[in-house]
Amino acid sequence: MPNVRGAGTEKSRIIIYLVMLKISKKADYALMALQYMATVQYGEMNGLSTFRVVNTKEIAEEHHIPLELLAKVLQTLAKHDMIESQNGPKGGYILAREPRDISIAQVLAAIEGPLGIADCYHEKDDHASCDQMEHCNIRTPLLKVQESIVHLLSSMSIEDMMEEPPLIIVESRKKEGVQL
Amino acid sequence: MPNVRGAGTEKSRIIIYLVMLKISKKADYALMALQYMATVQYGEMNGLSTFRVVNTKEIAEEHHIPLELLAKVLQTLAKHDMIESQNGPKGGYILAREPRDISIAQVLAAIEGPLGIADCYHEKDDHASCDQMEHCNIRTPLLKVQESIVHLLSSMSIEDMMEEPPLIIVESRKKEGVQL
DNA sequence: CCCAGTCAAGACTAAAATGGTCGGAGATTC
DNA sequence: GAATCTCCGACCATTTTAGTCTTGACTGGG
Repeated sequence: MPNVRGAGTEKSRIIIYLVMLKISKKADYALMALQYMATVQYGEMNGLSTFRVVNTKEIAEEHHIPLELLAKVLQTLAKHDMIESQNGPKGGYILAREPRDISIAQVLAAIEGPLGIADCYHEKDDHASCDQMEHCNIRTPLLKVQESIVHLLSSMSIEDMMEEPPLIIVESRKKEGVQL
Repeated sequence: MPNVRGAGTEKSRIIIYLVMLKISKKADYALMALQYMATVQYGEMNGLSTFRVVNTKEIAEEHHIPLELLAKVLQTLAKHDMIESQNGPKGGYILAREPRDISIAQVLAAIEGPLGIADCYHEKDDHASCDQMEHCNIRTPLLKVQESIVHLLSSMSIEDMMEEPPLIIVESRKKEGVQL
């Protein structure tokens, strides 16, 4: 982390309490749902697999999230072949693959769509659309950032979210803050 | 990166052309402006410093961005002591510190505000507001992600954006895409 | 002094993204 | 085969973002 010593001494030492990456509710819900499905379908109790189909309602109630919205999220996930739907009574969803084979990056991409770090990135051929191209020297380093983030998110899977979290860490971090 | 082999063979091998981190236009403009100011004020030509005050209009025209919006962005940066304003004719802005002492994280924080990765994060005491707290096992691993991203953005500065970019890389990356 | 050029600050509008809702269509079980 | 439970896809409302406009204050030069 860079040693920040600005002109102002006290004013420029900005401390912020958690910053930046904004994840949409939908993506958030998607990850919650997948994590829940994973623990149910790949966990075990007393040596017995706890596998069963889970439906939208169950997940929604368990996590206190709006049923219909979650439904839409799950639909999207199904369309992207991350989960498989099963219709009718006793129906619901099951994971389409093992938790370790579903990366967080994939989930976010499925929900949020292929968004570039800046708008002019995800258009394949439409270079002309970005009339700042010539002067935007920013792009390359930001690309580096994006690359790192994508790599990070790609290397983390639903499996990594299955362990019980030590909630205390969240709390202490909160108070601690992050120095930029 | 995880080896993704889904149930479907061809369909589930999603290739996306750059994903995820969404930066707002304003933040984008801020970085452009700072990068431009840095090259002007800390660059040199034939051994001579090219230092001079630059104004909003110049930056806006150079990068083809709306003048008024950029003005507002620069005001914000000034308010956060990243640049210093100079009023009157021949006025404009100068960087308040060296480019290496302005991290990308700081810039984003100044523009976007202290946004947490999920909404329930940036409220210090209002725990009750997130009624999903008990079940949101997602949090901890996402926090890890966020931490890494913040660290990454904190370790990169305006100075890192000053070199001329090999644009060809951007192009090839575009076609290549990123495998999740 | 007066004027042109600059930043500062706010209200305002338009468009897009997001969050959330509704009434079906299709399966499964009894 | 009908009731019921599920997914599905179009729809609306709210919020956020991008961008515009107006007014005012400050500075330096003619």
